[in-house]
Amino acid sequence: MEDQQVGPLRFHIDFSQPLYEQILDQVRSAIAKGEIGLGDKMPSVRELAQELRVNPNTVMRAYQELERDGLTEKRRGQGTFVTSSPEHVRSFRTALAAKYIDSFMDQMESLGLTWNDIQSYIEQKYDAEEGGTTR
Amino acid sequence: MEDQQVGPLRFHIDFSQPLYEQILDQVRSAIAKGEIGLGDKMPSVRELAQELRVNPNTVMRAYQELERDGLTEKRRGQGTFVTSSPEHVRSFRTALAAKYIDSFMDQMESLGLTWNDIQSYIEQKYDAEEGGTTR
DNA sequence: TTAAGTGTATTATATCACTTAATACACTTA
DNA sequence: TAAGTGTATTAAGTGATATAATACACTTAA
Repeated sequence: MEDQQVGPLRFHIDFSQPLYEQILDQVRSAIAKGEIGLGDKMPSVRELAQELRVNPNTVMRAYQELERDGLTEKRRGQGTFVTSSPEHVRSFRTALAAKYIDSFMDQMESLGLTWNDIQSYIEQKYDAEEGGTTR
Repeated sequence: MEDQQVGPLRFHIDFSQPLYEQILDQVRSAIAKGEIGLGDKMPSVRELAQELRVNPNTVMRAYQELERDGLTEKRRGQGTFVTSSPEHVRSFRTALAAKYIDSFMDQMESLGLTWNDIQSYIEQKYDAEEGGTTR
């Protein structure tokens, strides 16, 4: 429903999915797209919780998953920081993309759709803007 | 975990997702792919529940959604039947595919991946068998 | 008419994921 | 020392999911 800006991070939180999952996805996206830079400080757990009007434990859960992903590093007493390693971001992005793509191809297969069917649909709907999904 | 055959229908039920959702998806798939024919009789609620060792209410929930989708028709006292209308199947398949594709493209966009990135991955992984996802 | 097999509805119960709340602790920096 | 970090714990509430037990209306075939 609402859009929120917290430092360099933008959030769209609703009730369609678990809150921690939305936070997780949207921070991942910001890191993957470079909207927040390598090594940058993230909002503190308490600050983000307050901004998003969500329980600190819910933010914690998202932050812990981000660290397991290798996308962030935590320093006790200092805060949470985006990883400084471009390789970590790249490899995570690749792995997640592969997971999404495989799962998507399974869905298509279950409907009996071929790769050509998919291409036709995409070309109609998205390729009006010369073949990129970004911008 | 287990594979089960109930008439013309195959099922793989586990605990990764809600049971009614798995039943729903797998029946949808069977109809979309023609594994069960137009107008064919579906297993009764009680029979399928017993075969899958699941509560009848759980099967009911899946069957009700199938009818809302226009994929099945119910006849009181007789049973549940696959729709006899190929158009119903086609239009449902198209609508669901569009939903899946749009959601997938959103995921890709959130990772900053372009359509070309996706194509490269697919060609590597799936196009060893001349461009189709089915067989 | 009867019995068996359909879908359907209701009520109760249980479990689990998710979320909030309140509180406390260890660590770092100014 | 004080303020700001991440972290851990315990308690509670809600909603989705699933089971269980019953009952009802309808259709078909014996």
